[in-house]
Amino acid sequence: MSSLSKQIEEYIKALLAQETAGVVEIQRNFLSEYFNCVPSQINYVLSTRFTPVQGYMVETRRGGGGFVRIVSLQLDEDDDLQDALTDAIGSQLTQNDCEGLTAYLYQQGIITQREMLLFNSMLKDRVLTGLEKSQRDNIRASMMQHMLAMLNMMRHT
Amino acid sequence: MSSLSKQIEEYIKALLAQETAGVVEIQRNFLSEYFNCVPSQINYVLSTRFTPVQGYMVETRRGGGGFVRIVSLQLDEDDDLQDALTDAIGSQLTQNDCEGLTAYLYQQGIITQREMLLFNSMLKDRVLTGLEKSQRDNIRASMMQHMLAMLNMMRHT
DNA sequence: ATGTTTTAAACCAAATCTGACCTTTGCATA
DNA sequence: TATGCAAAGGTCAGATTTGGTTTAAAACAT
Repeated sequence: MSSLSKQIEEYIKALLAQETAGVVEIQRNFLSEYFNCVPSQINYVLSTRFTPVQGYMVETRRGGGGFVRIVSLQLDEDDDLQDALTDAIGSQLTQNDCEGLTAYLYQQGIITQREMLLFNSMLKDRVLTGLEKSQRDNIRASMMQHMLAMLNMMRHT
Repeated sequence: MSSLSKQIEEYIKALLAQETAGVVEIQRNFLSEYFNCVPSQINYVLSTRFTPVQGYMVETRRGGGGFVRIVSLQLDEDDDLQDALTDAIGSQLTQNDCEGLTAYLYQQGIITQREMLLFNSMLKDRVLTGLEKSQRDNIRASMMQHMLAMLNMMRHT
């Protein structure tokens, strides 16, 4: 029994997959009517699943002709991963964001699917036992930052 | 005369046996109602009988559409991965021992060199910031156990 | 008798969903 | 031109729906 948020997420990602440019423009009210939910539900989905650390940017415009624009961010071959991602990661990384980040890295061809699954298996809340939430989010951020530094090094040598 | 925990264990294992994929998704509340017990009883069973060392992985999600997912790893006796999972890792793993373990896994062809380097970069003491030594060694052990469980699962699928 | 496993209960945390109220923008028209 | 209305979208707090953790007592085994 997939949740409404999950369905909306899938729907938007399907739209993005159709667009070669990696940009989708849509109306919030269209989505909320399509899924028969309150408009703020859409904001919830955008803010939990389409953040920079997960490889997305969201721009909006109010008023007549308003829209929600979702952009899938692309990483270049020669981009410095740390420059591109350290800010987005910050000093705290929740399990949810972390899984979004690994999915992004996989989708961008930076890590393999296997690596994504292995990282995810190590970084779950359930695995980081006996720690406060803020400690967990802290070391997740730290681990991903250092992992990216190592990836970067391997790319440039 | 068989204990409640035992019954719940058998029930879950029967569900798993029905699934060719070796994956079962179910709600904790469904189980606790079915067995007419408190919900935490389910957690007790999961944490005592469905651990990575015992050949299972458990994933959960809270909130609407939440679930408990139990994955059977189908371990074969007598292989290196299995040995590493059950013997080499205790409940504590120092940075040094951890690097020894990743080197061993690499030698045995279980992980790639790149994976070894990435894991090592994430699991250093200085990366696991703000924790007591025993906490660090603890979650390192937990992370490696879960990582190996995932490796094992991927091997069989 | 003692130690271990099991069970229950009270309390905690995370993810989702809703609704009331607010802000911005474009356009029509006084 | 000023201004008011309609048409977007935004924010936030609280309710709802799951699952998690801790602790103490009960049951069981040695």
